[in-house]
Amino acid sequence: MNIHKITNEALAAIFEEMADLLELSGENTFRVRAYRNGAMAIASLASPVADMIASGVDLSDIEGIGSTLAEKSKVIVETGHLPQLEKLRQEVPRGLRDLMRIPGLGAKKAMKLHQELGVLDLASLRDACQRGAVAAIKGFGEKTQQSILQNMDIVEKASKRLAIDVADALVTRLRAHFQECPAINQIEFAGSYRRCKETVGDLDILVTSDSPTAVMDRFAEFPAIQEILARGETKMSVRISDAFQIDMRVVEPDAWGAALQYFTGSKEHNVHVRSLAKSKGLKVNEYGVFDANDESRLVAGKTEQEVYQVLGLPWIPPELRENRREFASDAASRIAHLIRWEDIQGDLHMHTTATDGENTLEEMVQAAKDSGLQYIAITDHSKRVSVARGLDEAKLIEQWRAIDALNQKLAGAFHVFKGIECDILEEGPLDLSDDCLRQADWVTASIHFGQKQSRDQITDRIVRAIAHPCVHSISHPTGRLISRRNPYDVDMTAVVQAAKEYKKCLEINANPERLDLNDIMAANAADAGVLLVINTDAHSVSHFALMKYGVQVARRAGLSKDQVLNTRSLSAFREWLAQHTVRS
DNA sequence: GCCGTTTTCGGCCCGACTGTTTTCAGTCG
Repeated sequence: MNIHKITNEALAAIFEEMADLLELSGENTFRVRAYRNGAMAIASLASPVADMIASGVDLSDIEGIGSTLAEKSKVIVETGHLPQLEKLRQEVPRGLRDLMRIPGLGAKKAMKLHQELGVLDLASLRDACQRGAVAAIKGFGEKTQQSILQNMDIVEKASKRLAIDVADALVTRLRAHFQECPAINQIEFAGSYRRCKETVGDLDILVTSDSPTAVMDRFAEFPAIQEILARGETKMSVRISDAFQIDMRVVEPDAWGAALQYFTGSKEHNVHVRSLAKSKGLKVNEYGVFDANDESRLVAGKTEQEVYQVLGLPWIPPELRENRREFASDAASRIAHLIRWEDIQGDLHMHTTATDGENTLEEMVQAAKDSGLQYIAITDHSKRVSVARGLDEAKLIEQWRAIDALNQKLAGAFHVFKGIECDILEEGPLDLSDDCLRQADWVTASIHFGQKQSRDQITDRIVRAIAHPCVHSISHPTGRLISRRNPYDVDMTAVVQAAKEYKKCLEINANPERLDLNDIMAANAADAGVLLVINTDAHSVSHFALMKYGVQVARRAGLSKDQVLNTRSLSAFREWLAQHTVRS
């Protein structure tokens, strides 16, 4: 059997395209949804479908994948393409998919534009609008035509999602803006922001107020607003610079919990919640939980806790609401033990002015103490990373002497471990001698160069580093920079297996540009029994605050504090080091 | 196309808003 090394992302994209093309051709919406669900299910799998098929796993055991999609996946993996998709592509112009990305245009309207006007893509749609041809079609009008023309310009920018820290800054500005509005009783930011996704596509503001009009008037005064997209009795949508959308809903206090639950999502989580309610003779909407037989009877709605409770569920932290494992039988205990920011006791990856950091050793130590940590490891770059003025053996040992002296002064109240972020060279070996590495307290290894190498080469380099007796951990194991650089092509299953075998840690890098391992990979590693470590990779004293984003990833992965090394107390961490360090 | 402690057939989450309509379809989240 010939197995194509197709990635899960590519496979999911094929099913996503199938869904779009089926929807355009007017196919049953449930069938369309089944393809979208299938794409979602595959995108959130931990191991590559190609590998699963090769090892005989029955894909239809995966929720959302039935016999049909399992068979199609197999065909794609074995042949590299899908006949049904090729056929659909010939029937439906591919450019119509772009039309569906224009706000206000869906499959039905896109197909109508094609049938009535011969529109094939964005360019021919623009032409048709400028001729005034669109306004003349039944069901369309002057306003629709105008909005299409306006929104077309947004399509290119609209794919931009805000990084979580940028979204955080926007939320802070909005909170300050609404502070001036006495009409607001409660306010919360829901959606993917509340679920702590690594990027945020829009913001959802939820408010209770006796005067919705006053709240919306205040919202309309937010300086960054470029356009008010819609405004009704209880709902308002605006667009701010860079085509970013903010939605606001005003709800009754008695519906606060139900609304918060509803607008936090995810969509897939809510679909599950509602169908669960239905099976219990209840009906859930954003106004509350109701008796399905007597819809005037409100069963719950004031708090999220009671909404989940009447459905027989524990309160599910927003980070877990992705319809992955939050409904499983062990969910309650997983939720009870979910890691929290305050569980973090140490930070084992950071830089100083010795290489590319902005602050001195002493400044970093003071800031770490101020942020409540018990210990840190200083891990400057090794010599190969010359752009960051990486340290050679002599300079590193000089730094370690300084750390020894500093620890004397700290007198046990706080401890600085002598570490290094040792580069994994292009050819495979580590950048520093074993003699030198053996003198370190903590060695984390990472790739900076040769990121374009083949999957086998990259995987081999990382696995070799894991097997090296002096290495404790691998930092930013995929090398991705969110929205800027793809992860390198690495077989994460092999990396996880090696980490398990050699009892080494894998990092969740808390820098919001990196956040790797991501939630799915971290969950997979932890399931395999690999210990994770959450580090800020701080390059300045202000970066200790980034730890929160790393913890968010860990929470989305469903990790408990036991599964993260640096939740341990100083003495427990020392004990771990003693058991996992080779000195001779 | 998926799914199943009443089901292998017949369901599939639910409501707000807009633009185009005279009562609703399409889109969105």
